[in-house]
Amino acid sequence: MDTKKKILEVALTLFSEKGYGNVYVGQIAEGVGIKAPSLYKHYKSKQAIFDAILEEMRNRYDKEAAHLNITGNDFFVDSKVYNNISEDELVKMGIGLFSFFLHDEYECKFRKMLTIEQFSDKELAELFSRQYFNEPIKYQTGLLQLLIMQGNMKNEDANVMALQFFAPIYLLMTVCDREPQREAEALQMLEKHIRQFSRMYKE
Amino acid sequence: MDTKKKILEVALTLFSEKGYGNVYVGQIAEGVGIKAPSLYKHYKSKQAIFDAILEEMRNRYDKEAAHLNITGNDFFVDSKVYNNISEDELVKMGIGLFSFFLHDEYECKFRKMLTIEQFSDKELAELFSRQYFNEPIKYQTGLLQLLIMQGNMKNEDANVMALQFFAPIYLLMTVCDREPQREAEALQMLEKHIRQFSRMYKE
DNA sequence: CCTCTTAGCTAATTAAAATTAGCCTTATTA
DNA sequence: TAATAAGGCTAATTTTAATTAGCTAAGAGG
Repeated sequence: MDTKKKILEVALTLFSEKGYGNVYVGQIAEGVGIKAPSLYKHYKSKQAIFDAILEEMRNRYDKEAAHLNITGNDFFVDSKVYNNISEDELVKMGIGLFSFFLHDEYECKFRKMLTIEQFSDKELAELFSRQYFNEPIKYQTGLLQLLIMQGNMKNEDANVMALQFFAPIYLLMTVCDREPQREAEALQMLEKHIRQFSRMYKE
Repeated sequence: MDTKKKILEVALTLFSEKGYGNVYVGQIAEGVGIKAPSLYKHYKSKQAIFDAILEEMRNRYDKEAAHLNITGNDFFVDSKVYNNISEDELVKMGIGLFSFFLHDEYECKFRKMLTIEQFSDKELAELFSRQYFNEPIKYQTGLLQLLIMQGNMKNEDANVMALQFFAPIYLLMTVCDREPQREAEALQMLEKHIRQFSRMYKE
């Protein structure tokens, strides 16, 4: 019973490291601790395993999007939190965001797999953009709009501010995805970025 | 003679769309207009084709890095250009940078292929980081330092400013790489970003 | 305790792709 | 002008990976 889940887990790990086309069912089986033919007791093909992973991604996304989370939309909950937020708090929040993106095991594998497969499937491309552009930008924009309305930030285009806040976080994350040893360096830059952002835009 | 080059060209195109593991030598041959076995008159294996592409990338990089170009280091040439640069000029430059990255055929395929293969090879990871992080940031940092020294920009950390200038360009580019129909939207945001950046940091 | 299902295995089988063999034409050149 | 090399082809061959067949042990439930 557990095997069925374990297969998805192992497969996602492998797909996120090498990409679908470079992973063999034998490797998945080995990771699970069974032989390749036994996989077929659980999924009817390699493609079906991939599809199940995607399906799981969509479910998870829908579930989490409904709740509060990084890409969520709870402007109102958060607005209280960020009302009169200090620079240090902003730093803590940015680093939290970054660290979650970078270290959450599922998030991380999911992102790497999408990175690899994004050009081969339109749906994956859209999923990627939604998760790492549309939603974060939408969310941050809402937040910044509130901060502006509350007089905490200069009255500039909140959408552009969101882009300027988020893009460096994203870029540093991609660096760490491919060169994990650069995390310390990235964190340093990240902190400087947020402090400078805060200083420049604070009213 | 020409065939040998054409093979690399076709292979790079295919690798950048599907990734090495999902491309078959027959497809490469078809693109070139010959049959698969004829490929072996030019390269001893599929892997050798991939390696030749990498080799070409390195050569090109070394050649271009020596000269002036996007990721180059000619602070001094450019400093004259940017001395007392207007906001409009900055916009034109940013959009030029973005458009080059996005539309230059070789640049574009190269980037997509690296995007797909970056996690499977340390060398590729480093190449990617160098090309799309280290070098642009280093270059922009130098430029901004000059602008600061010349009193055109506020005296903030130039390295962070470079990150804040470049990261949105990069992020928007990745969006267009996977969803080319969003280019107009991206260009709009890009222009707003640069104008706002310019306004915030200008002395 | 019998039987049926589940989930594993080994040993095929199939399918697909990479690569090799070996032939043919053209073009160069000694 | 004969020899040779380059570069193409078709027809194998090899390799590799996915999938199927069919056996078996374990355990659930009547």
